[in-house]
Amino acid sequence: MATPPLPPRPDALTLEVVELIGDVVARFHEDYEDAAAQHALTGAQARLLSLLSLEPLPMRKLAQKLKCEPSNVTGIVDRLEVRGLVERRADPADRRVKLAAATEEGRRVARQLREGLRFAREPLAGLSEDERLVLRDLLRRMLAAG
Amino acid sequence: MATPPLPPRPDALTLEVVELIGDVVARFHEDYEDAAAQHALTGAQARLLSLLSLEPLPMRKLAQKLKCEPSNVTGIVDRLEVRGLVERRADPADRRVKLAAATEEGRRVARQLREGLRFAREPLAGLSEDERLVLRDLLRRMLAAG
DNA sequence: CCTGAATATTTCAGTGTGTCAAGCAAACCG
DNA sequence: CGGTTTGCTTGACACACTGAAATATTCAGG
Repeated sequence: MATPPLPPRPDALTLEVVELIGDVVARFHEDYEDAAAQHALTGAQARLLSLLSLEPLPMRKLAQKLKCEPSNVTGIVDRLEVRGLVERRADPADRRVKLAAATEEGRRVARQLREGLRFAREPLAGLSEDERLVLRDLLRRMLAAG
Repeated sequence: MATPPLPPRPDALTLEVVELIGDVVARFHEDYEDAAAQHALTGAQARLLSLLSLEPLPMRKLAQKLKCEPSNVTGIVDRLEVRGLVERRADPADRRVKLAAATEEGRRVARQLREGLRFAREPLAGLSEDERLVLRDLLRRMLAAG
């Protein structure tokens, strides 16, 4: 029950930045859902497919990466499998494990999805190369700190 | 059918920044859901309540801000109303309209939610005041551009 | 070995989010 | 007025998600 590491009160500037990040998050989300919808996928399906486009993963690992319960992954993979974008393989090393892997078609869709993200084009186009470098470093430091 | 304004191919730096923003989005989302869960709210309920903590809004306007169908808002407001965080008022100017408004308790929860967002403390704490100012301006420009 | 605990997945029931179509009431307009 | 439009709700449906229970496999001791 001991109060966690004594949380500092966020100042006005921090709250303003948080608000702006909230707006960016909303915008990113919207664009991501749109990109997914163009391939008749839901956001969750698109995220899972993107993960699998890099390498096959056991269901358990997928659940960890997506931060949800394994039982939830079952359903999402089911729907992608019906559409031929993902397949289940047996793991030769451990017969309990099922490896989910993107099919050829699945990888193709994942690439289109990545490239079709509107967010990658419009909002960042307003920034110069130098500014994007600064932004990159600030974001990196933020993620490293948290 | 005319191809939209000729989309520029995102360069490597842009894609890297997009990737980083994706990570920030995931982190923000997670923290937001956690903060909501601490008050036994879902993310959607927390977002709607936050909107109403500023001013009462007609259901129609809520749907626009949340970018979803009005019929969906009905259910979310229903659940918040049962818990006494939100109430429906009649609009004296137009009897078709129902104004959703946060109750005293609802505004209290919304404030706690805003202040309890872990994201506001940890990742931004790693940045100096000057850096947060730079970040603020870059985010503003991005949002204005898109 | 064999038994019991741990692990990986699935199934099922239940809640919330979201869409779409249909319905109702009030407002608007020619 | 009478017809259309607008604001909200309802009902049916799909998906995302959780938690508990069932199954199969692996693993660790005795």
